[in-house]
Amino acid sequence: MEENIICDDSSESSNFIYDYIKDDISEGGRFYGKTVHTRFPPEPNGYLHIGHAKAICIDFGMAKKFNGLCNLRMDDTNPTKEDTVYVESIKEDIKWLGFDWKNRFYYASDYFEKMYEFAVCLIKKGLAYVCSLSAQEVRYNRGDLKKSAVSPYRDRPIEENLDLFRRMRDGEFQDGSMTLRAKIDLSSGNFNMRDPVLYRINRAYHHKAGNKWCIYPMYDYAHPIEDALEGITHSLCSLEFEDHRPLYDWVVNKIDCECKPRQIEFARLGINYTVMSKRKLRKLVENGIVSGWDDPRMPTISGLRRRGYTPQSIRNFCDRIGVSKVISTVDYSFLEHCLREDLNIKANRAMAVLKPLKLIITNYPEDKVEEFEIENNPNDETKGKRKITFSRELYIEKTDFMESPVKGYFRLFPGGEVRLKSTYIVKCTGCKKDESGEIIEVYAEYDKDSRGGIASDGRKIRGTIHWVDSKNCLDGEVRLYENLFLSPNPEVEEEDFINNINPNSLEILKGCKFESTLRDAKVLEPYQFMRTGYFCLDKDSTKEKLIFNRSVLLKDGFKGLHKK
RNA sequence: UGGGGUGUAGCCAAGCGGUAAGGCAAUGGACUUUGACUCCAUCAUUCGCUGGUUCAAAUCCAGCCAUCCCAGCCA
Repeated sequence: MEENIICDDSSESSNFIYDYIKDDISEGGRFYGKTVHTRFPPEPNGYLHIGHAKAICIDFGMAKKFNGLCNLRMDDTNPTKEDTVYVESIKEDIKWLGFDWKNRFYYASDYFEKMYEFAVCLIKKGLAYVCSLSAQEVRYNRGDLKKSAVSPYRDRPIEENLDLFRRMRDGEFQDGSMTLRAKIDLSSGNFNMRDPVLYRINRAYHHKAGNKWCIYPMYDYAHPIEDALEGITHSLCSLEFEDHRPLYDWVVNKIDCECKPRQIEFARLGINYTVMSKRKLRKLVENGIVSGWDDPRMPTISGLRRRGYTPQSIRNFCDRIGVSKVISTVDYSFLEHCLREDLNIKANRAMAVLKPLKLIITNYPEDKVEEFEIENNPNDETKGKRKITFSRELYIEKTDFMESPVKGYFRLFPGGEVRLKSTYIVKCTGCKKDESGEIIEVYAEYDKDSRGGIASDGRKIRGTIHWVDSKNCLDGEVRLYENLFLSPNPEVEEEDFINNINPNSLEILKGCKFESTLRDAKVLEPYQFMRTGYFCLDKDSTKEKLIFNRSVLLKDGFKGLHKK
């Protein structure tokens, strides 16, 4: 069997789709003896987001679990919305996520000729007719919940239908003047079965097929054919297509194709404090609320990637949220958890001071410089060590000093002792303020006998803080992100969802101090800035000015202070 | 009100007639040269509601309630 997925497949969890497929390939099942074959069929009209990642994990993941195959197919049946730039971004994102469709990359548009032939067959069987009603008239005829009317063209003779349909294709009629409709059931409670449109006339340039066609198949007609032609056994899609299944089955059963795929629907992903609909995401980009589709605050794959999310963390997330038919909204904190879990293993530690405050070790010689070795990952010694310098003047975090400490505070305060990570224990002797009362310098004396951070008399030091050597550090910027929206469910808010933007969703900190080893940081390479969070270098970064994105905060067990 | 779905903890989610898994969040504690990580503990006498069947029901049956989707020549 061909191996079609590069990534791991750790999850053994089963779900209702797994159960259906298992039944289908068991003895007596509709696909007994067949290879499980799925597909991921995006329309190339936008960028992929985390909701698509869920679908990708399900489509490729199910195939993997059954040792089957998964195709990638561009569902490009509506040329007015589609573009090749999306095709490329979709492929890039899926690859980055860790999935491989091998040589099975297809376009729905490659099947247009075949679809046309099937349509001719349907007409010949008396199952489809050319309807000359306008869109408005069709809508009116289709009726409402209670009643509907018949199209006056429903009983057009087969020969006439054949002739008209050929001429539709040949471009003899205006856009919108005619459609090909399936003859099914105008009294059905399911609107999709009330003689659905199969083809419309639309003179639009197609990104792949060019100007070859002026009629295009509708999703409901095209999709089952695409699946059948590719030998798909299980066509997995989201819940809103449940009502379309009878039509899907109708098409599959009326066309002359051996493969009869089964459509199974699952609930799409919702995450709180963000939006997932393409329309809303587009609006954020077009209104300049975010910098682009890959703004680190966006739930797009490219945004998450730039933010510092790893493919593994996203796959883990998708595996763990499960698959069901319950419309649900997953807590954002769960996504964050999956990232931290992965980064805790992968990210090297580094020290960076986001909001610097000068700390002067008054009893440390002015010209002295010492070198210390620090482990890159305390939980994994195979990650090795790095060397950093220590001298008289350092930077520490503003939040690591309090002139009058709050209850439970065990960082620096006058008279208090703290350990400077991996170096010395220091005792605070005071601080200096400017005329406005703001603390500008903190003074301390170091314990000469505590090199490495261990007290020679064995006394316990509760607090350890990070620091950066002022003589040997890098300057730069850090971008902190919060939820894009203030309310938990901006998806349900319509036009005004934009008024709900969190004004603090992006905070830019300038004048940050980084340890010198960060000079070699590479874009997207993850770091844990000790005690502050996980970060990665942004693509906007330059040698002269480093720019780091905060991917996610570290958990903070201290309730006495607001985190920032 | 026609048709199709879905209701198990704050959020996901197992469960498929034998007495409510797991994860996230939260809380308490141990450990700690990251208030991180790790570890340990607590967290649904009850499964939308009401009846019924059964020795036994989240699981089967009936009725009700809530909620989502559908009337594009979008996907």
